[in-house]
Amino acid sequence: MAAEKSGERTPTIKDVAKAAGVSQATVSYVLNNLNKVTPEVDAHVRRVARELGYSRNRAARALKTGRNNVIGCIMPSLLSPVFPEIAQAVQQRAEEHGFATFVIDSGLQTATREAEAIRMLADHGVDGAIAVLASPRAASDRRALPLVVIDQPMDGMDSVYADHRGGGRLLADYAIGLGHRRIGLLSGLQSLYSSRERHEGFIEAAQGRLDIVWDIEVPLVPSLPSDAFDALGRRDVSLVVCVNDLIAMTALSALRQMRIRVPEDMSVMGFDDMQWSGWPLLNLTTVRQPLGQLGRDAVDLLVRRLDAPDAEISNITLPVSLVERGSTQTQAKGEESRSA
Amino acid sequence: MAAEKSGERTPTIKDVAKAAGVSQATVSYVLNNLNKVTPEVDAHVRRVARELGYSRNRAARALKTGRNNVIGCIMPSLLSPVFPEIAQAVQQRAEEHGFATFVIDSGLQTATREAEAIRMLADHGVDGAIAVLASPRAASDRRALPLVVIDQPMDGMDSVYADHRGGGRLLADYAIGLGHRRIGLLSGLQSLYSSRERHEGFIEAAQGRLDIVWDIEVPLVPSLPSDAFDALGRRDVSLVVCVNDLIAMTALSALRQMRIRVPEDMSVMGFDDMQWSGWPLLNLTTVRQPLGQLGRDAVDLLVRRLDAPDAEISNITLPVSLVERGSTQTQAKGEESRSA
DNA sequence: GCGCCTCATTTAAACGTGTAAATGAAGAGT
DNA sequence: ACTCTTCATTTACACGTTTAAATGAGGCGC
Repeated sequence: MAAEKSGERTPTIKDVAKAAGVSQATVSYVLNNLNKVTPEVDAHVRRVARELGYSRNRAARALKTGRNNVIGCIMPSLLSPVFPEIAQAVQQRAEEHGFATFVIDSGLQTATREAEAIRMLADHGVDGAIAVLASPRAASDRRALPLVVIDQPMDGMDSVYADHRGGGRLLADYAIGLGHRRIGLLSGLQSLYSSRERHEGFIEAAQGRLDIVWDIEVPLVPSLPSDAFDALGRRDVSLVVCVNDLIAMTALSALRQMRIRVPEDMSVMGFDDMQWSGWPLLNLTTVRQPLGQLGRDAVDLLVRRLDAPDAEISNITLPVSLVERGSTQTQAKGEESRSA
Repeated sequence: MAAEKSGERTPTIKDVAKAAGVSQATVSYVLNNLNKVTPEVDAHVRRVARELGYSRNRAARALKTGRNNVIGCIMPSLLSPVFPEIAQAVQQRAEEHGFATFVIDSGLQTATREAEAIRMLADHGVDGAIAVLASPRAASDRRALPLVVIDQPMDGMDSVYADHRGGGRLLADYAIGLGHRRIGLLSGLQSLYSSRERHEGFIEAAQGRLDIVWDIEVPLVPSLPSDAFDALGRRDVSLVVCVNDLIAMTALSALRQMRIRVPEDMSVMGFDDMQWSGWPLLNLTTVRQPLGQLGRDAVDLLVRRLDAPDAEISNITLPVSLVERGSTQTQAKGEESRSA
């Protein structure tokens, strides 16, 4: 009757110790796999712990060890399909390392929002984080939260990113191979490293071999600005190169709206190879960057840094490849579109 | 020289207390806004804390209070566009309440994976969670992790969901209003409450007024099974009703592949109104469920439950509405498609 | 002028865990 | 038979916080 300390509380290590007739320390040793106890005692303790439904108190554990076994994953948006693909890979790999993953949507408003996300993660005791950042300076704010940056290099920090520049070159080479000459470019914000690199790689390889009729900077929002729309409507190019698949998608949308057929009237290329790009509705020729690999390598790097805070900084560059699909076709000589 | 206890550690409440010349308790009172100290001391302590760059240790706090100010958000997938929309709303609302959000991708393999996610969240000390669950029994596993379920009612649990059945009726009514008669149905897994309800609502309202020529169950994976593909190719219906926008998207893809024009040759309707459905490329007529509202209401419910664990259980049903877009058109009498 | 109440502040005891150091029993070597 | 080593187990303290209870300094009424 006297409901003492055993009132339907969740059991602590002390309860397990008492029930098993050993000390708290022994239970702790068993549960941390430190191989300090006799096999029989080990088995016994485990059994008792299971019977009581014991599970370690994360907070106490974190308090003592300074480790929470949680990592953060900061993404500029969950609404674009690209980032969830990375986030999913991060989560899976992290779980393999025994870490849970805390996904945060930093909301693509640069700088302060990102710094806030990092601070918030740090406050909540994550051990480290993986981030796709729009503003480099956000990272420097928080002291000593181990961070691995995805999609761009950053001084003093581990990073993993695709060979954006090489991808840009691939796009140009492929366009040339198909016989195109007059090209339209929908590039992303030049303040973003990845957009800039892709753009420069393309320009570099196109040099003297492709006419870039127009080159329009498109913001991150998923709708085409009117000047881009107008440019597409002029039909003065045979191929539109988009700096990412999301933009390519809006371009395809716009073209469809204007009843310009793809690829018969105009070819379209993207960059990323997000999962939907392969669907028949889009069927987009694009440069594939290994999104999953990006996430997995980032986790491996982060875990390594947690184990060895003073290890040398690594920057991993991953190769990209061209994926041929139905949104492009060859352009016979002399068949070039002209401006009206 | 003698690097004592002040070696470049992150400062604790003790450091702040010493620097401010007060006790730990006073600092704690100040930082928890308990109004127990004089304004001067209050200001002084805050200033010192800011100067030292002090931030509370989450683990210790959680250990003492049993609260972490973190909630979980379990989604079956981050790759489908619907769930990120909900997750984003959850996160924003949670932040307004002072909670951080821990998004977890439970990976749509039913049951065990979901139970694991819940257990994991509990282990990591979240205060509660919001979940879209495929398997109802996952919820009952974990004892006493406050849970708000989205998308379906569940006994003994707070929940928020759209009026799926009413939405199904809306679809039927609209189809009838457009003059369609011969209908194809792409329904979702009948094991899911939402799919089932939408399906039943549609059938109910279609009764005697629409001919359901075929009715095919499509799994969650984003590709159309071959029987569905074949059915579309038979062209024996004038309208295809899909149980969600993702399926509608695959249907649009398939139709395009078969050069069946939408809406001229066949109309298509969806359900959800995910963000992309409005884009010109899809331009999908659909039933809108208020995804953001779903998330926000769920958070409000969860916070209320945390404050008052014994409050009465609420089940909130949100209204849906039809959004007319370009994937549907009227069907003149006698113009019905026939089976070959 | 003395006791009493008020209220800002401090003292000190938890919270549940990890782990260094202490304990002590058993076996080996002389 | 006695000491020394080994090693499984326990004791006991620390982690950084919250918070109930103790402290003590003024201010007030008698």
